[in-house]
Amino acid sequence: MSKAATVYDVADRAGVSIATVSRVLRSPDAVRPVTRERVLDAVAALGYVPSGSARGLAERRTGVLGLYFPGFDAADEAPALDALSGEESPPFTVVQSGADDEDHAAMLFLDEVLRGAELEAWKQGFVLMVGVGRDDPDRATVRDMAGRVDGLMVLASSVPDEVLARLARRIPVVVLSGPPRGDHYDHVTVSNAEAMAELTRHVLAQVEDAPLAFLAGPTDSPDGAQRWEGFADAVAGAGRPVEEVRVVRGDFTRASGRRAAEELLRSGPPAALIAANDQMALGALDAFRTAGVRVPEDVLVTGFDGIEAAVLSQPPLTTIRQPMIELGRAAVQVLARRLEHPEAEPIMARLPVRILLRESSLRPS
Amino acid sequence: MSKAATVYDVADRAGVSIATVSRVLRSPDAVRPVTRERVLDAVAALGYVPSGSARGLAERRTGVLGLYFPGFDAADEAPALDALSGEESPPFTVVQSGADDEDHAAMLFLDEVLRGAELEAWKQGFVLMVGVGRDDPDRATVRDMAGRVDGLMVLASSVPDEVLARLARRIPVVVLSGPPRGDHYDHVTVSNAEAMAELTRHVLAQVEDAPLAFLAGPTDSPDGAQRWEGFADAVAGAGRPVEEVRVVRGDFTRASGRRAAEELLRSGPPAALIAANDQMALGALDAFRTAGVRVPEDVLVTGFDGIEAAVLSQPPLTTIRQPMIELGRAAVQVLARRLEHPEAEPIMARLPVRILLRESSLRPS
DNA sequence: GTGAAAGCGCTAACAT
DNA sequence: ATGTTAGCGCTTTCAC
Repeated sequence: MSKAATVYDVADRAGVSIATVSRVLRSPDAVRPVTRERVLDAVAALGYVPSGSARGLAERRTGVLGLYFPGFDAADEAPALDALSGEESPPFTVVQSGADDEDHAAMLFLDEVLRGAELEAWKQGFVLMVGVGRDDPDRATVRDMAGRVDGLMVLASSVPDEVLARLARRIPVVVLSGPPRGDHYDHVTVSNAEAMAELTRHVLAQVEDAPLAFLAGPTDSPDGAQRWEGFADAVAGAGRPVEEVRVVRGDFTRASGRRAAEELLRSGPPAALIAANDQMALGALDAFRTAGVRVPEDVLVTGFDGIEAAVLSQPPLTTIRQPMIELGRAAVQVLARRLEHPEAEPIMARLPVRILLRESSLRPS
Repeated sequence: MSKAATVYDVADRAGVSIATVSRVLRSPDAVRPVTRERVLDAVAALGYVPSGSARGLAERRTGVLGLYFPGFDAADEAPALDALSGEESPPFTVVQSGADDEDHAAMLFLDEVLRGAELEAWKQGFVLMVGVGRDDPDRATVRDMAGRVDGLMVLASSVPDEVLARLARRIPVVVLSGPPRGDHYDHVTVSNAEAMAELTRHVLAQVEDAPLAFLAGPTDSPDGAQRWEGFADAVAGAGRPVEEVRVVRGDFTRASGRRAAEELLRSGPPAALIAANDQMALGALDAFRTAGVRVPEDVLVTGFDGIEAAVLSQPPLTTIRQPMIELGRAAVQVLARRLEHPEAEPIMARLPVRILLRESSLRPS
């Protein structure tokens, strides 16, 4: 790290001009083989690595795509670790079978999207810049990123409209997931409402006219709203008045689902309970089990998200799974396309989801 | 995206010099409130976002940390997806319970390290740049990254020594995982050998003098070598000649573990089989089950890595789990420290691992 | 408190 | 085929 060699150093050492050095690196064929060799030797000898900043400035593009998240769910739980504190810690600890720190970090929404994005970015010859912006009232992080990348992918609802609009004046922005966001940005999302409608129809076909309940999410969640809409559409489409559906509300947590289900039970169980997410559905499953209400014999239950715990529950939970890896990939594709055609119409990609029919929604015949 | 405003545009509009604009953004207090407001108004009106390239060039630092991996294991399996192909695809597909595309993407080594790194980078005020370099003979990707970041984290064995040395001349490099790599770079790794030794002692205590077998990895794997060493140390330490251990070799795959175990069985099962990774251990479990050899009654089996499948196997597999999230975090910490003290001694952090004792290595008493 | 001007390291015309 | 030179957009002395 003596002092980072520059084009000038290389040029000097090779006895050529800086333009030639640049050429050797960018279009090697435009330079005579002997010269080229001399330059490459100098490059190697000096350990020259071009400055991305300088290159980016001159070229007016960076080759970097940004992916911005509102924040890690798991972040706050992380232990305060200090790897540099010294040698005092033992090289290992022994954990007995069954201890609960055997747990594996669950693959979060974010991890999967990131993986998809990284994969596709690699294919398209971009590098990915990842930013997380918790506790960031003035959105400094995302603005900072916006200055460094050729295009930005932003997870829906992580950035207020005004900020988004501002960033979009500098670089292409694609919004990931969530409901449409005006039609100024490219948007990659999933068919949540449609899938919820289909799932609802699947349930309706089994319960016919028996009473229905919906376990809703917080009122301010756009996702929750979309899911309700899909549900309501299907109900109305089946010729049933939406008003007669019993709606209980939770906050997407398992505990809230349990409470909501208990409330439901006080006036007798419905024939089916459609929940706005898996966590709440699992909570409801808990409550039903405690109350001696059988699923799926007495009541059908469905969730939404396709989290891992939903496969392992008793009974396994029917749910809808978003294609998160594909979401990340698609976002990069959209961005790459936009960079090539800046003036094209806004793109609106809608990815199919998978409805996973499992025991919790299949009434035994 | 009309044309990305610059400092000049802002300065013009606010009726000040570009120096003042810069000041407002960097040290707001150094400028009179009225002036500051005028500038901020202009910034807002123009949607000005500073260019990271220009800033990085002038400042000689980028605020970005790089994380480089050799490649995604899962990458090649990914379907060729084209999100832009149009509306033809249905909004959802229905999957019956038990179909095997219910599967969840497993959390890979990489995903966890990435998560830890991202978390810590955020804490330290850095943004993370992620690069993957499959099929990259001339290591263009990593060099490219090196030019854009203030410091680089490189997964062991993903980059040849010469390239590493070259990058290290430009920016601080920290090597992640794997065996020590000379003492020129900072290095964050885990106590694999020690943990393997301890695990071996745990097994030895149960089998006493009965015959032992080791299921080794490919000869060229540094990780495999470290694990063998830890094992051999413990065996020698127990006063048993290492030569009498039966060594069979696999390539870290489940199938190779199965074959190796079958080979072992031809000359009678050992009292314990220590495998160099989980996959092979699981393969061995398969083979033993097929042959009617009971685990742990007849033979004890252990793995290494702590992959998820190891908890779910029958019986659950004793293994050693690396703290991957912490690895990522520690790497960032080391890098941050290095950036502050460029001349400090190389740092060598060794993270503790967790030995997960499960049924496969616990002889019923 | 503010402005003028000199870089930061590179690319890309334009000359030769 | 190679060199000269003018930016790219920003930060930072150094004057005023």
